[in-house]
Amino acid sequence: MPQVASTRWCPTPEQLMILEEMYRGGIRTPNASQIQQITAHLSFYGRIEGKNVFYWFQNHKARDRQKLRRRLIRQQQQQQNQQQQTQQQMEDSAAAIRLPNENPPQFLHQGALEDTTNQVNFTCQTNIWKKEGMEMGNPAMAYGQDWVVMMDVCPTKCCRPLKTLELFPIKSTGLKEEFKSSKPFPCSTSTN
Amino acid sequence: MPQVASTRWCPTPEQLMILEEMYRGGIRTPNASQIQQITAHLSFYGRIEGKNVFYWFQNHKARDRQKLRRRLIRQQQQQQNQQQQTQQQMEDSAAAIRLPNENPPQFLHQGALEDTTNQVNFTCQTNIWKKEGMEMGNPAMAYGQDWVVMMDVCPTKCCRPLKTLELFPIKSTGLKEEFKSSKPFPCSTSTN
DNA sequence: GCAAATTAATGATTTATTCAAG
DNA sequence: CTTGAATAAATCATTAATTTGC
Repeated sequence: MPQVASTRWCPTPEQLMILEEMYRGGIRTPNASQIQQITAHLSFYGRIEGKNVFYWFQNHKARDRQKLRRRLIRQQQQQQNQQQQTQQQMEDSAAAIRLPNENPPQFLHQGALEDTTNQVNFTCQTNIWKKEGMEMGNPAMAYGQDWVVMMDVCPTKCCRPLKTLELFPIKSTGLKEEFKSSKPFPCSTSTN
Repeated sequence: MPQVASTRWCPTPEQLMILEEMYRGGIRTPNASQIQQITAHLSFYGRIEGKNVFYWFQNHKARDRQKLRRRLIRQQQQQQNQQQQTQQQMEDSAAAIRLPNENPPQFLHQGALEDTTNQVNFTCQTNIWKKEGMEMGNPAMAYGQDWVVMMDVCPTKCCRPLKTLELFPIKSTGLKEEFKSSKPFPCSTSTN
């Protein structure tokens, strides 16, 4: 079967990996010469043209932003919800009878959430959420019960919730680590 | 409406970011105490339970593996294909100055010879039949077709010293990533 | 198990917006 | 104020992944 020339570029896994690595490395809108070089390199792994590289970065960047925006929106909605009925969602295990009259949660630290996407503010709310997908299929809650057990059995160590072990710099011991970016994106999007 | 509390955990952007960072950092199957810590930290940003953390890592790991597997499969298939046309691709990429596989059949005759202006023959033939009413008469053309021009013209000017620039460790050098100074398409189209 | 039907992902185009020069 | 370059947003279109009925 003579491979039916696909109408559109279909990146090989290596190409994809390299592109993603570059993206993580900070590349967002490569200029012409960069595109040329990237294309040259990637062509080693399969057919590719400059426009493919260009489009890939365009799309990837755009969809990254989109994802962020969605998250923000969802967050806002969530906070709304939470302000209204935080307790509702509280635990079910014990003391199920508690009147929901506590104060709203105070984890509204969203001020800290740097709104680096400050160009997001205008009218692009048109129909980003036209697709309300995200159902994600069946959760297959295999062993939802084990939680108690697990968290409970382990206590040899965790029963001591006391120390604020450094959590964020956490890393698994020796696994290969890729880039370390202190910020989501070392190069913020153009602040216009 | 009544803002029904979602039955399932819906991570906030911060939570997601932190989890992803941890995952990138190598965490795959946190143990109970790790989960506890992570949960404690993340609960700062919104409601979350230990099982959410657990499931998240489970799922993320699984989907990562799945993605890899698929890429590998596709890669194998593609490599088969490639072996048949490797040469072809090499040449293509080397030439690098090649019209994209456009098939610009008919309207070449139109200005083939007389067009001594610096106009480039845009072949905006994409889907003429789709939107007839629009401005097909005056294709204002974005740069969708400029690829040839761009890749062709630039080298004369923006070609940097041609050592084999190493491309893979590429990172956006500290410079703002936007390269606003050097425009992506710095070269005029007057190559004819 | 399987292929048709459906859905999600993403490559490719087109349209709208921004910003700087003139 | 207009125009053109550059880019972001929106959209179209095709491929892949999943679901579904057999």
